[in-house]
Amino acid sequence: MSENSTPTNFIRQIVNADRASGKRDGKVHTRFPPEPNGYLHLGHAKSICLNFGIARDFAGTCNLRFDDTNPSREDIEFVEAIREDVHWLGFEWAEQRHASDYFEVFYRCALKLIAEGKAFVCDLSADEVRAYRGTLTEPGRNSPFRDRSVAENLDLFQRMRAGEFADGTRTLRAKIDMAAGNINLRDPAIYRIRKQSHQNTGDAWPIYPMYDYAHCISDAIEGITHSLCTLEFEDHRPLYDWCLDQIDLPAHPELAESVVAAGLRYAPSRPQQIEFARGNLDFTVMSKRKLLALVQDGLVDGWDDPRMPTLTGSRRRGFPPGAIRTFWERAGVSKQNSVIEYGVLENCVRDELDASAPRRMGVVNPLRLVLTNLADDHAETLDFPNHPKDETFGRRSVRFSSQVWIERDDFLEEPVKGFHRLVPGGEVRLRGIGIIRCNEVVKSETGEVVELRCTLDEQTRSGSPGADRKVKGTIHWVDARSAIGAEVRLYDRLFNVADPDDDSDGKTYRDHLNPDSRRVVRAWLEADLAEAAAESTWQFERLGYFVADRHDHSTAQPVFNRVVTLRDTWARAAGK
RNA sequence: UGGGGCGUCGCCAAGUGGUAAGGCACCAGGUUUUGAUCCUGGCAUUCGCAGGUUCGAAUCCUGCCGCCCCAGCCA
Repeated sequence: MSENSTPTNFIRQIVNADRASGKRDGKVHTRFPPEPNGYLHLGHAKSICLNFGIARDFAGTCNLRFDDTNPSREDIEFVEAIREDVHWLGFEWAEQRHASDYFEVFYRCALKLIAEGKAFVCDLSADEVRAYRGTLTEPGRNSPFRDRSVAENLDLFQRMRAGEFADGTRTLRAKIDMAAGNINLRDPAIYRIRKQSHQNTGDAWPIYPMYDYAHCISDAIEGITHSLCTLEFEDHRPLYDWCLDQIDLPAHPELAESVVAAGLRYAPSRPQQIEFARGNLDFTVMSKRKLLALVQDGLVDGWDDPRMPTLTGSRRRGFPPGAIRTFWERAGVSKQNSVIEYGVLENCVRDELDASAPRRMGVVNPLRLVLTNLADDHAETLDFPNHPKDETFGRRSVRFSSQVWIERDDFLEEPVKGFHRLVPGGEVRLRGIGIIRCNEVVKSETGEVVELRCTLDEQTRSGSPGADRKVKGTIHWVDARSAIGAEVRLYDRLFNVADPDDDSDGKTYRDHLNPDSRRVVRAWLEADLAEAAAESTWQFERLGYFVADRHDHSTAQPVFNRVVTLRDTWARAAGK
């Protein structure tokens, strides 16, 4: 991390070179093109950060484009969710577009291809097309309809558009090369008949364009200069280029009249597709199919379950959007398939929250502790800083009395080596109070420790000269008389194996769900936390970062989610 | 004898013929009223393997090996 924290990667190098050479007038326009058929997840965030980040850093713009060319699997409900997620991540698009805004352009371009003998209407069924396509090692055969006349193709295609034919009976195919080693070039379908109403265009179209055909034209229409996508589209690039070269949108303004008429800015480009590796995280599944199954089968509590890798889940979990941006910046961009350690994400979250979260104390697994040398009714109000390193966070009043709750884990009747906390007869510092000694361990009839009776060494009270007396440990606490009860959800990773997608041993991701990924407990917290704003994040000292649940938290019923624990070298050393 | 990619430290990732950046993790110290944070130091004689070219190679050439993607009228 030198002075220059701006990341460098092969895509930025290409963009830099293009600007230096004056290619496309040095302009940089990117786009994030989600299909509105599901919720955005951490993997999408990589693409969002990349596309918006490059536009921002090279004085360009980035569009949000909904790739809605398949009405049978898309839904308007996802559009708003995607918009919200992108905004939450911290990005603002120059323009919002839909591929469906360009349906008329796609149609005219198809007519042009047909007129030039570069596309034909094929009557083969899906099964027949598959049979004619050949295999990975054998070339395909020409469709018997490949040599139809231009006039016949034009007539047929116009009738397809008019809705004269049934679903699946015909397709419009690009005429390229059935013997190509690249299967995408074996006369790929560019239009199919699908009499289904579309979320934006209603029943205006009985035919819909295929991705390869629509995506490149959409990019050109929007003046996109660098079209960034993932590795699996690498062998689609020849088709991307083929379509663009045959159509040559910039030279044929008449093809885009509908876009101009609709009042959309139109400055066509000849974009360049560049592929990068998608981002994977260990201990998580990222495929839409599996995420959907987790939700539908009730394995999690919805798309925004705090354990889900969706952006809405990350948000509810309390991950700051800036941490997700930092995470993808640290991960980098390359063409190597890779899996990033989940810990990297957690550390980005910790880094950001350490600086931004005010401190409070809370006890999640309470044990009563009585200070026997204070009067029963002893009560005082102390003044604590809200942040140990940043006084702009201000200070707060903290109530203290002769009875407090401490963490059960901070007491061990039979101490183990290296344990710095409270033990019978031992001393420990009560954070912000002073040093206490444990004189008596009260147990229930079943032998459970129910109360600790201690004495506070008044000489060591915070602020007094004796306060600097050294003692091995410091523990947090909450005043038992003024604490509020709250529901605290302790989240942990959803899967307990690094690669839940690996089913080579016969087990599936479902067999690797972490049974302890969500533990709900009753906790005692400093009273003012009841007033915490929804989504506000706090550090509960020595425990971790917690966020007031976006939906369930209220003053009357406080609910906090654990975002992530603090780094805990003791737990690690103790083998927890 | 199908096509397209990729192989640099545990995980990411720079490097584009001149003698292996950086981050995360990890280890060792220091500070600390959070076993947190913070600070300091350590951490690839070596770049999938084998040859070759060169004064000099992770970078060029040849041959192997390994991994990923592609046969939707999905995106």
